[in-house]
Amino acid sequence: MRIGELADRAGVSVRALRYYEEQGLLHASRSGRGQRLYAEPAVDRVRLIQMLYGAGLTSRTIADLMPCVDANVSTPESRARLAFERDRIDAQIAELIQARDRLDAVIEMSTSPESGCVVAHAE
Amino acid sequence: MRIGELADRAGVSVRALRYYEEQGLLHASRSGRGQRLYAEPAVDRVRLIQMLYGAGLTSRTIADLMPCVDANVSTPESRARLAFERDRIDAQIAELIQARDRLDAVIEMSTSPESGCVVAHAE
DNA sequence: CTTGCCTCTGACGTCAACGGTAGGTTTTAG
DNA sequence: CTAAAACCTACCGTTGACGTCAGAGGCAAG
Repeated sequence: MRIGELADRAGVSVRALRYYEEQGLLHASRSGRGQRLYAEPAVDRVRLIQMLYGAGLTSRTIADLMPCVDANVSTPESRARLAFERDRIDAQIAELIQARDRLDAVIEMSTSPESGCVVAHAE
Repeated sequence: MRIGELADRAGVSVRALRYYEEQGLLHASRSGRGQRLYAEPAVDRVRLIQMLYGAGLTSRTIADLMPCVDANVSTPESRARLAFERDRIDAQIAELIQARDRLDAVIEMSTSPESGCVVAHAE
């Protein structure tokens, strides 16, 4: 399939796909006249890339991890990198839960005027 | 205290504090000759700001929510805004959990050799 | 009083993940 | 065959949260 169809099916822009290629995240074969051609698995690959971006990984980090995902090539370094990023995501989840609880406390306070205004200076 | 001490105690840069003031997130009184002066609660306030930035809120959003946190002012709009941001954070947590599970699956694959995974050796 | 660190106000630089445009080629529909 | 739609490369623009630098003034110590 060509780039427009992949963009539609994966739910990203054409521009984003060319950017992914530029960053070394997504390879494309070329037609005789230079147009990018993708196979089926590219759809899932783009969705994975999007998921990792959503988790806060950078292009560089994703590029580092892709060989491991791709070929199941596993070095001690790549496994460590994967584990490191997983832990980073865990930490980020913990931070988000803390922030959410903090917001919940503010909401609680703002809906029950009886409780004192402790939240503003808590922690 | 002056800006340098607050920066140290809250763990942010002096530049960041001036930026927070510019965005209306953090007020400072001024000494006779124009230097910013902060009271104790500013330390916690900066940490709260950092937490909300970490949760993906923008300066504009934080600025909108601050009156609610500060003065316990509660309007239907502010409560709706708080709830909206809380829900956004919940959704973000769900996405992160999904991404983490996906990474875990990759890790699982790369560490179990019988699943057709090629283990590379360091060169 | 002067040395040296701290602070001030602009104002430009950065970085990431694209968006948008220009100017030209290729593919497809009628 | 032709016109529209899709594609190409190359490059500048955007946004947010600061970093960094310049040039000038403030403050405790020796």
